[in-house]
Amino acid sequence: MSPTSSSTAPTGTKRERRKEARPGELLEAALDLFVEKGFAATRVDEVAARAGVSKGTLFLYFPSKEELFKAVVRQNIAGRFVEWAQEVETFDGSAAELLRDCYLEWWERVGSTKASGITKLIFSEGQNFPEIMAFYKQEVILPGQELVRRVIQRGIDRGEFRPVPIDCILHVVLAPMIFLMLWKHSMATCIPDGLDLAPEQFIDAQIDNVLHGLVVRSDTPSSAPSPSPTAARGT
Amino acid sequence: MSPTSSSTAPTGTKRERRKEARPGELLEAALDLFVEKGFAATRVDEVAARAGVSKGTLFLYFPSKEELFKAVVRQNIAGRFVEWAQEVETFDGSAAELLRDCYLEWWERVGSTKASGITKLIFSEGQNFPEIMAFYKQEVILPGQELVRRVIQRGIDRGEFRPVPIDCILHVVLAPMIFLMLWKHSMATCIPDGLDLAPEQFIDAQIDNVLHGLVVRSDTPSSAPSPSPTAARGT
Amino acid sequence: MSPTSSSTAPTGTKRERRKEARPGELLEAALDLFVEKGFAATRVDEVAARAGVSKGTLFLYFPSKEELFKAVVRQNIAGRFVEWAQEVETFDGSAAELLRDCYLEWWERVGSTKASGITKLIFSEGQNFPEIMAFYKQEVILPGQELVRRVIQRGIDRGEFRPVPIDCILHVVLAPMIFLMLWKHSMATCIPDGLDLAPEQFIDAQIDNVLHGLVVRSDTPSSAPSPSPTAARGT
Amino acid sequence: MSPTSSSTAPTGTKRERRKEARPGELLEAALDLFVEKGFAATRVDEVAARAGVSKGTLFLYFPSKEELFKAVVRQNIAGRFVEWAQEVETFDGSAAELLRDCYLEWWERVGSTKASGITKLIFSEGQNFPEIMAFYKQEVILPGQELVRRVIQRGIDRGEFRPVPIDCILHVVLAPMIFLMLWKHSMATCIPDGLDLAPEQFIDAQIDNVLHGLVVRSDTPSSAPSPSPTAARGT
DNA sequence: GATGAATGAGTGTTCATTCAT
DNA sequence: TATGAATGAACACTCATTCAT
Repeated sequence: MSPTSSSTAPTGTKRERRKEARPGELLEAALDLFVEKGFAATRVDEVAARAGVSKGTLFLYFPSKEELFKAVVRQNIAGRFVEWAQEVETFDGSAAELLRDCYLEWWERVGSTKASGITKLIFSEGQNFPEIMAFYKQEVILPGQELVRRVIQRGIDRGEFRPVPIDCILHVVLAPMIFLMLWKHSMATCIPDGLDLAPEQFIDAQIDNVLHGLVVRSDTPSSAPSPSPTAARGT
Repeated sequence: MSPTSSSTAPTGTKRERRKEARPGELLEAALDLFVEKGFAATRVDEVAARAGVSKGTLFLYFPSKEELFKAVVRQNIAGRFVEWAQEVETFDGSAAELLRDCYLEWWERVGSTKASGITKLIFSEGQNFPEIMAFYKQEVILPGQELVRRVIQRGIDRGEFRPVPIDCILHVVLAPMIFLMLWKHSMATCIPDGLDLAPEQFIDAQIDNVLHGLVVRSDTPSSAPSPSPTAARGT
Repeated sequence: MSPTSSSTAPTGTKRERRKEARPGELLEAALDLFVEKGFAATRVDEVAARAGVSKGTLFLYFPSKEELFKAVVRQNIAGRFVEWAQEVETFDGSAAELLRDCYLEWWERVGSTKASGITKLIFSEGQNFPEIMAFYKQEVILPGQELVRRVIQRGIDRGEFRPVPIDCILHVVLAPMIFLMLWKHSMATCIPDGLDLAPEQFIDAQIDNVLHGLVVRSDTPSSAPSPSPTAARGT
Repeated sequence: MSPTSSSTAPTGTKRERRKEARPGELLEAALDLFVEKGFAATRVDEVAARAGVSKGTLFLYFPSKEELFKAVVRQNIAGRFVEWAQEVETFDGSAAELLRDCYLEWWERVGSTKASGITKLIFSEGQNFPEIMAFYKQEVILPGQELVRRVIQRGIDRGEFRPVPIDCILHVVLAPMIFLMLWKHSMATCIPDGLDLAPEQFIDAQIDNVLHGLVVRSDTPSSAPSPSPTAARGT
């Protein structure tokens, strides 16, 4: 559609255009089904069918079910850390604002999307697929931890955060996000009552909690540092 | 056949006693394996073998693998909440101490035991068993929330906690515990590195976080309310 | 049927009796099909069907197609070297008679039976199944060479054979037998004309040839040593 | 499209010339691969790739993999027997020398070349292609036997060979050559040990064997007939 | 009741063959 | 003519479930 620089090459016939779209269509179908039914319970036939192709065609683009899954992870999570790292690097607000931003952006781009189902899947089935587990650790967990580590380190370096032992606080920071994803894709799918957890509020509460522990307090106890004094506990 | 020494027992011969014990042995074996490997990856042969019976015998007691799974979940969600509610009612320390106590007792009695595997099971495979999911909600989630609600309400009533909207804080309080169970039964089994989460420290950190947000502060910043000033954030 | 020593244990029900017969039936069906169609072209379903069981049952007794094949080789060839070695050890005629005996016995027990088809199969498909090739080399080729080596060594030790370098003559001795098996299972199956190779005559000719080269001649050229002076070239 | 320097050639442009060469290139590639891996294990993609065309193009020239196989065999069984028959006819040495010459020439022109792969192909896969088998018999086996028959007959007629029944000795003469081809293309590729068969020595040994049986002996045992008294059995 | 041999539908994956371009 | 994307029928192997004993 968008007339990019390739206007000189007319991009070819219907078939060719379909070919270029295939991986994307398959990836999308795979994401849907993996999230909906889990890795083991998802049949490659189904993925292919949902993408509108035959089973054989799927294996034309992805050499195995595991590789298909890895590609899904790459497209939806792992491949985006580079961009995120740059955003963190170029952020020019306070460390507290940055951390808050990370939480909210994460929720918008991952947590609230289908992609969050992948994490649930890893927690549920990762043990049975060691290679996938290793891949996920390498491509998602470690980069994610590294990203958070930098955010906190930045706060410490600038004197905005207390000099906490980072590795120790890492899980405290990440746990709520992970929990949210797990909750959303298990309990929440079966408990549509109002009793459920409201993600945005939960995140706000977590941000407050974490910043409470991290931010260097001025002498007056309840002063500025808490960026959104009314957000979490109130409302 | 051979009436061994146990013939004095009024329940009859060894075989008969074993017969009565069969379902329990099967459920225990199934629990272990479902927790360890998940529903799909657990083979009924294994369950039967671990219970010391043949595969055919298993199907004598449970009409299908699914029903076995349901039975496992049902049996292990005993109604311990009544007892716990009484303990909360009769506790005579401060609300902060009570909350801390709840966390620690919970870890000792549930989180660190095999029972936590049930939660993992529910989160991992519950999606495919709506009936189980509803059961779990009724028997575990609601009572658990009610218990926490009372603890917080008590703090508010006594002026020890700030008058937060309880439903909103509920998940913030419970999330870490659930997270801990899931982590323990998935990631932790695959990431033996030093990078791992130390449960006790994690709990301490969570307690601190929660109390920070809940406890009414006296004028002097670092006074009594924070129960373990060195535990969590300190090195 | 045959009332062996097991008459004390009635050998059980029909089902049990069938169970004991299963491996043998499967092995026989497998031998037939492997020889007839080759390893790759033989479908496990077919083997099972010919043995009168379902595909699943086959995998109850043999963990994979390759293992099934190995079992066939063991039963029909590899497992019989021990017996053959003993026969060689206890033979009390001349070395020439022993060698002749080996040829003839081999033809009767292997060469003329279905088992010889296995060798053809190995030559045809061995390259594509390295594990099978290695197995065959270890379990058949090496023991077979060892057996022949002993026969020749015995002749040399007793002064009946010339002191030839054994390894060098080994192939000359074995080649005709291998050739015969290959021929029988390829050309011969398609050329039923009278023009075909007559195995017994061919073997006689080979024996003569080999002995001509091996046997120590007395001074008179055409004396006793050649055990069947009329067999090969005559008739 | 671009008419390169070859436009002077009357056969047309480069493309056209390549077009005409296509079937040949495909057959050559197919020969290599069929010999190396067998019929079933050779994938048509590979054949096409090695011939430098796409898979679709292959099916433009050969309607199926089976037909490709047949074409490979047909093309490579050139009628060289006419030429050889003349050479035999015009040879003017002794019959023994002629026979020896035949062996050595055969090894040089066929046995040691790629052509021997055809025989391997026929023996390995011929069973499944009766039509090919008949073709091979007619075009190769019968002419080959005829050639050998003449050589022996010549020896008998001249009083150099004993009056053996020719048909009976035919296979004894041919077997080693066939065996050598099969061995070279199957075992030899998998048994790189020193234990392997040395073709030249093997041929020498065979020549000796055959001549031992055929040549009319003069009174002195170790006279001329045995052409290479040290080659085969000697160290 | 207890067994475990037998089953067969279902899985991921391959590859000769087709056909729109 | 040539392409290579797409197909779908196989295949080896698994495992919950059945049932004769």
